[in-house]
Amino acid sequence: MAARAGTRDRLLDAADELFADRGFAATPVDAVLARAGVAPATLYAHFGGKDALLAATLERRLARWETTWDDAVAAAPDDRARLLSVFDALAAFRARPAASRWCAFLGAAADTTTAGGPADAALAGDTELLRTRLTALARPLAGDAADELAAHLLVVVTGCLAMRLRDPGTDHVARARTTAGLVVDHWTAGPPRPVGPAATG
Amino acid sequence: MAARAGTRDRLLDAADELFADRGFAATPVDAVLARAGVAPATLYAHFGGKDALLAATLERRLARWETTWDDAVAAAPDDRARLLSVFDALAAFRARPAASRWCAFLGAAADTTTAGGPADAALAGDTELLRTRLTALARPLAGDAADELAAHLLVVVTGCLAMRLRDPGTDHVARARTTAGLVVDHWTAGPPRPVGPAATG
DNA sequence: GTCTATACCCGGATAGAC
DNA sequence: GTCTATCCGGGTATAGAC
Repeated sequence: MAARAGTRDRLLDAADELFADRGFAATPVDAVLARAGVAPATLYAHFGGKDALLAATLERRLARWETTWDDAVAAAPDDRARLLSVFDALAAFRARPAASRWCAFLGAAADTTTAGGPADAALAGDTELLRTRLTALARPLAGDAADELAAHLLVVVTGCLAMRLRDPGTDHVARARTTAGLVVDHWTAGPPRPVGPAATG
Repeated sequence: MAARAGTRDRLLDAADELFADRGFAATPVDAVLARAGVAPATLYAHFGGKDALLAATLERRLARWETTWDDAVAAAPDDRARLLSVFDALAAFRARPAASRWCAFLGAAADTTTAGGPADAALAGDTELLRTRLTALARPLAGDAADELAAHLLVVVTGCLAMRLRDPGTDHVARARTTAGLVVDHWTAGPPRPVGPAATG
């Protein structure tokens, strides 16, 4: 919205793109500085350090992800489509310029060393958002089983994200959406029940 | 099998456990040396460096994972259970002493910086094993659609693994298995078809 | 083959001027 | 608020003796 991006925003942009693309640990601060065209001391004046910079980028990213998902929900015609619109949001979010290699939140948590760090908190926020909202959207379809349906969908969504590590080239959203549709229909059709035998005697 | 573990094996064990638990980048070579009770030069004499050590651990881990899966398949009573036995194998593999934080192959690829490194190769091997075997096991159930069914199951399996980052405490195998069962039954019941409307106009 | 000791580099963070 | 120059720790890898 500002006429031109300030120093802080340039740092945030640079860090967000590099961390999401190459990973947090693999990205030296120098690379962020070079991309932002900023001196080292300036970074440490605005943010406390590399960790705090990561926290700031993830916080902003989570807010943008939520907005993207908002739009997808609003565009969906019915309850079922609204619940599955998370995949539309996924596709839209990935189409943005600052696309991450797979998932910025999972990625940050994966290469963070210290438990309880900013990456863990950000991933917890992302997970909370997914769980809460999927549950709310599942309510009209599954009633009391909404949280269970949401939990199952979360596995599929997470799988869709992590598949990008296995197959960077191909798109997995459509496939994941098909599976998610099966899950939704199963929980919508009747009361939740186990599927088939528990397997392996 | 040896009367007592040699130096090389101790290094391999230590590296495997630490890399899988804390991640590759977050684990200093010193930590591996300390755990193995070995001097730095010895490590570089046996393996070329840290990268090669990672490659060796992942190679061994992949072989062990394959064996674990073999056993699970052998224990399954019918075609459907054999296809879903990958989840039994997952649970069994995770119950081992040297359990990884989430998935050693995905994790190594996630925090690797250079493309085409040993981590990428190992993850490619893991993915190939999963895809090939799931396809083969799906053949009796889905026929020509076996590869498509396997692709869908791979998303669920990968999601089950990545969920450990979101919820380190809880166990997601049972839930993922339920979803996988839905997918299998869908492809087994009839010819593959899209589920529900494509959504969002 | 394995050890001790050390070289070397890279990365995060800071001092102090403007 | 931003810059230049620099410090300092830690991490990978090696030299050379045993």
